[in-house]
Amino acid sequence: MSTEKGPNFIEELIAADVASGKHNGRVLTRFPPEPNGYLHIGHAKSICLNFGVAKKFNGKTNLRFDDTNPETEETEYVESIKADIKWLGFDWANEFYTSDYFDTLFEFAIKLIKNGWAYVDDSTSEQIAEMKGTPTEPGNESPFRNRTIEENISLFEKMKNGEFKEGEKVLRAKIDMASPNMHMRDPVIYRIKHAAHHRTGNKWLIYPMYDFAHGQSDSIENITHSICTLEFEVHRPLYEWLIEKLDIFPSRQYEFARLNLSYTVMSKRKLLQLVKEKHVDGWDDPRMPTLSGLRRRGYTPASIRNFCDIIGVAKRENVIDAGLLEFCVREDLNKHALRRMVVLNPVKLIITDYPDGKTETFHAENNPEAEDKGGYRQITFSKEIWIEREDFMENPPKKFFRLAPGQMVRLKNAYIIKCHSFKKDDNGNITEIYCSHIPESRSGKDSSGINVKGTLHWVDAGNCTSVEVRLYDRLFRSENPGGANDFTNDLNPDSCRIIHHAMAEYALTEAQPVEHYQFLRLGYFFADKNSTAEKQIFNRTVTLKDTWAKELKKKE
RNA sequence: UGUCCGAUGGUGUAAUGGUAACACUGCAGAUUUUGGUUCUGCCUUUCCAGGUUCGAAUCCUGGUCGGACAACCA
Repeated sequence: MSTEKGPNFIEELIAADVASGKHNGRVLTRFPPEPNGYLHIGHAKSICLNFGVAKKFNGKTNLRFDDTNPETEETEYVESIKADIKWLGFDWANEFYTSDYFDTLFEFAIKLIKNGWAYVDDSTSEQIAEMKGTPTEPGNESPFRNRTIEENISLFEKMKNGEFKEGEKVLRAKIDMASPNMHMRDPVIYRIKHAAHHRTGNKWLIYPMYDFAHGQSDSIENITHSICTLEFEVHRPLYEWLIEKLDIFPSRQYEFARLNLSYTVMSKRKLLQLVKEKHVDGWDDPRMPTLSGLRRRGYTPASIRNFCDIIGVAKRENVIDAGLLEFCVREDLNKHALRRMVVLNPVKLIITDYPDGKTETFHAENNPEAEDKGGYRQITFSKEIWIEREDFMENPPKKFFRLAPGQMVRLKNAYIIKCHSFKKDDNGNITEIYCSHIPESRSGKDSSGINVKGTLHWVDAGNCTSVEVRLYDRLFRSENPGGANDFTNDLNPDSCRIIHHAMAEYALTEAQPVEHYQFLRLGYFFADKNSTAEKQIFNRTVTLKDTWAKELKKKE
């Protein structure tokens, strides 16, 4: 249910540009991931924004891999990124790579040198850092700053031809070492890297820096609105300086605040660490905030798009409550998930007044929210059933609307039953519960006139299947994992609980891997990628809202 | 002790000089063969101080607080 929302500030800016006839009203955005990691929910915000505004103004969006650092970038990441964007539901107009522009970028650098706006510096990176000054003190000019144009061109060509070692020389823009903006203090724009690139192989021995690649690529593609996150705000003067000096298409950069989510980490460095140190089972572990993890967990593209819509776009730092993402997926799944009954922690319940060997078949709706109830499935009922252990209490507290000696409950889609006794083993564990049933209370034909407060899910012991269920919880137990300390200290030790043998109604044996299920009263579940017909595995996407659990917590 | 950016309920986001609202959360209730869903109601908001104005969340000035920036990363 995406309620109509007013335009965000980016959309307002674009609307003004379109109205004024800028670029003849043309709108072209781009999504520029670096292929050095998997996409996460924070990228989803950017994807929805970039593709969303373009669509809104009849424009298009390019996908451009920002691959200027061959040491960290891999084709595996390119493929995963493309798959994730498609899964989210977006199509790009063109698939480009910054590396497509290496020749042009090289020419741009030559042009800068020829106009006296760039020079080759022999200083070490330490020396350059030292000469840079600090945010409060101006920097010092490099002794190599005033080489002749001819010398600079010759040196830069030699850098390109591999005549220098890595780190021996860099190309710097010649701007202003006293600028209050650190990025204007003669930024490095090309560095030597004798590394193989995932696309250009060994063709290049020098690679442009982000600042000399990103804006220029935007310009080459005639991007009208280059939307990025706040930390690039201080780069904007350089972005514009380069466009002006190079006299190329004037793309403009706009910044918005990145997404932060409570109870998770979002930086690629930290996510990579979780994978490498095996705190999780890969980038697509269902507890990861990556799009592939969320997908495996059972999140739907629609729920993520809706989430991105709801959180809005602004310039102030924000932390979104993880509960909002859960709300969004529940809202979507409630409408679409097929209902099934599964008992996670079973205890045997025997209907003592039900004939031995008798079996009845009931029809159960697949989805009460659907107009046609999503069709119906068959479930069987007999003398012995499994119910959830937590649904029975020997000495129940007030307002416990479940089973207890002398108490009545409805078995979903079946009869009302009344508990009259139970059996315990030597350790005091309940092993069997004995009930009688009200024959007139059969679901759909209830003439008993009895009203009960509680309804339990159950599974016919004689006709069920065993499945594995993985109960996922938040990966971190603190709202802001780590704070200033090591974030891995805040990992939630109970973030994955595996139930090896849950009892599921027979209909679940026909589960389709693409279907989302609601296990009644438990939550939403989705078949894991490793699930097979022989061994079905279901991941819990999210629990149902549980006001009873909340009630119990309050009493603690 | 620099430059830039920001500040609206618990969390987000609107209101674009004219009654501060929407969503989530929380609380209370109704309905319910899922303690789910749905529905109803309630709680809670303009960082501070001046100024302009008939009127300021909005404009101005000065503070305060928070964030970004000193990679041959992006």
